[in-house]
Amino acid sequence: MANWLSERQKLILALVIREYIDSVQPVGSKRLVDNYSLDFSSATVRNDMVALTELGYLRQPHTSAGRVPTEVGYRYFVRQLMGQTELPQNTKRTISHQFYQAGQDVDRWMRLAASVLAHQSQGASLVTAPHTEKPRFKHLELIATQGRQVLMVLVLAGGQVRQQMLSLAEPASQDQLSATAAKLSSLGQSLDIEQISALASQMDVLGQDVIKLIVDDMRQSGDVLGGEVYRDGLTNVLSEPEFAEVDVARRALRILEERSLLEDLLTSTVLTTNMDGVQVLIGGEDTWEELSDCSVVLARYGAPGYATGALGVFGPIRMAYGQTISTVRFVAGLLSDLVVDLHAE
Amino acid sequence: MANWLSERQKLILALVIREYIDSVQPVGSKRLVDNYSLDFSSATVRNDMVALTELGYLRQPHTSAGRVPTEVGYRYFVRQLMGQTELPQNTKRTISHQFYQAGQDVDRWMRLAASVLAHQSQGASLVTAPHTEKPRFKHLELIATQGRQVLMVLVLAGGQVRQQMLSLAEPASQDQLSATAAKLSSLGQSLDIEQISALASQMDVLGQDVIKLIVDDMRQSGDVLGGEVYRDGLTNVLSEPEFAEVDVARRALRILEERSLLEDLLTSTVLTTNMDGVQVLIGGEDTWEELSDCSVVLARYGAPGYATGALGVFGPIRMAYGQTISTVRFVAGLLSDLVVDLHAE
DNA sequence: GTTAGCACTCTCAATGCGAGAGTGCTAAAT
DNA sequence: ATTTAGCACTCTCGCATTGAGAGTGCTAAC
Repeated sequence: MANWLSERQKLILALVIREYIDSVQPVGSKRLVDNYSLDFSSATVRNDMVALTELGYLRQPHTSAGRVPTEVGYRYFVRQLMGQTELPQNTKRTISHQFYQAGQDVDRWMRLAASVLAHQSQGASLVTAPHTEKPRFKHLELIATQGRQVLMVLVLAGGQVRQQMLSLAEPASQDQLSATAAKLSSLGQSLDIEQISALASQMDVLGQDVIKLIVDDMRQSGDVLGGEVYRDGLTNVLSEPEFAEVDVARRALRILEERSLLEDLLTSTVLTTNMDGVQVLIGGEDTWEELSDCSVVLARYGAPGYATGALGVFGPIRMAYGQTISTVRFVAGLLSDLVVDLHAE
Repeated sequence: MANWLSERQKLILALVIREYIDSVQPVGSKRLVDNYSLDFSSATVRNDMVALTELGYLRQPHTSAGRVPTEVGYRYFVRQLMGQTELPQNTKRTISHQFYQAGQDVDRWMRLAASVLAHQSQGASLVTAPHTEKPRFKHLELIATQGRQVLMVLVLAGGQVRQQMLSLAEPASQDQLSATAAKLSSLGQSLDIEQISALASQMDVLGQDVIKLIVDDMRQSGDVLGGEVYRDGLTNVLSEPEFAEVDVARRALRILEERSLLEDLLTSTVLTTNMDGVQVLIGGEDTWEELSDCSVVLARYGAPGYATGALGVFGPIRMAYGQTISTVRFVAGLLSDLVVDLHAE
């Protein structure tokens, strides 16, 4: 029963949201009729507004102010009312071109993705580097620095590179190190974590130490946030009027700055989102109370089974969802292409 | 003549600054005398304040409000009045301990340094990864991924690792790649950029392509911001009352977010600061107008000739300089020790 | 079901006022 | 010659009052 809105009521809800997003002020019946030259009167609109308010889609800040969309209202709008929007062709071309110019450099792609998202959505953006879901060993290098310090460089299938310092109990020559690295490199070809661990029995003390580190590193690279997190547009959110109060702004920035919160958010949504779908979290959705005044548009990208990452935009609830969602979808697509290219050319 | 302050005037200036830092309110003569139980009267203080105001060290927001330190006043205070302060012993121990636990992992050290700085100073912190001033080649690895894509891993003296993708004109086998890498690794041992470039004549086409990339990478690693920039405590600055207005806050955050500004700041100060000295930029110092309401405490760390980096704290002009400066100095020392350890154990 | 009309409510900006804090000056005190 | 007490003056800040304006909800007519 709660879902039974007349067509006119849907229209009014949509218009209220649209108008509110533009003006950032409670919108009244008269203004709505005037601005959109509707062919029914303000009184009619008022009647429908009462209904929408009772159903929880709208809210009035005080008696005799205009209406403001509630979180529920936004959700209904985004999921039922708002059609699929597409980025204009030439915007797409411009963006693609920028990525094309970045060559094959993952770091640059990530930075660019963050920048494009922030710019297009006027919000703050987040992009995680692609991580292999089931990391597989590819290549190992051990390089003696001074003394007993050894630099370990580990390459995983898909081209992720991880490095770590290793302190030996006994000094070892570069030849010994190279031999061990070569042995592991050939034995370990495309093995996963368990299989690499199993190799330990065939190795000497040095080899066993190294394997321990390798396993550690591979574990880490499996985490969503194992790699770097790229951010951009933090200052954008400060421009939004809803973050004018410092406390609110601080809360928002903390979300973006603290890794633990991010981790929560990304892992849980990344899991529930099917590839290709863009997930829209509006006002925390009862689960994330830290996000009460904010919305997040998230998507995964990558090639499932090989490597995936996540990207998203953070902004006030009053967000241009159409524009943002289509940008996120488009950029996710581009990044997926990159990952696929990198893996199987 | 402008520099001739009586001892009492110096005292009053120092106290005004101290009181203002605590209370964030213009400080009046009466309050000063009461709070610090001075043995001269408020009228005397007023007379001196007039002098200090005429000399440009103090300022009154409006007639009949208390006095507020000017940028010039802060500078005089920091450079002439404030003695060297030291972190308490047990704070030092705590911090050292944290670093000790981070092992030899450069990434963790950087993160920790940023975190400690932000926490101790209640400001935003910035740390750049150590970069070799005159990068020297150490080791090269070429790893075939699919198709004509090749992953190049370059290790520089001092343990910096850089990676890049390389698109070949012709497909090449892993054996060919390994041979080239091995040849370059042995020929190039600890050569600098020019010397590496000179090797091109002895190599085949593949080798020459690779050398081009190596040179690029080595150049980049020589930049101050060649590596990652670690930030922390962004939200701290939002807590400061001077950033209560959104515009001001946005300007401040932009400084921290934009790489170009950072680059300017770091390169120019890094060059003018002698190692070991902590540089304090108060309110932009006529050069950086973006910083007009902010202060920056900067230092270099590292082993000159090998690798150096920069670190700093960003906050409002009204900053606890003593505490911040000593923290920056201390952390810089710790990071220098790390770099030295890493290089010459 | 829709609309016009109207009384009512609530916010917001402007205004005025009084208290309080702090100053600058002058004249007396040390 | 410096320091201090005293005092008139200035300026901000918080508070209450007021009026305009926008918007509502209801009722009665279309």
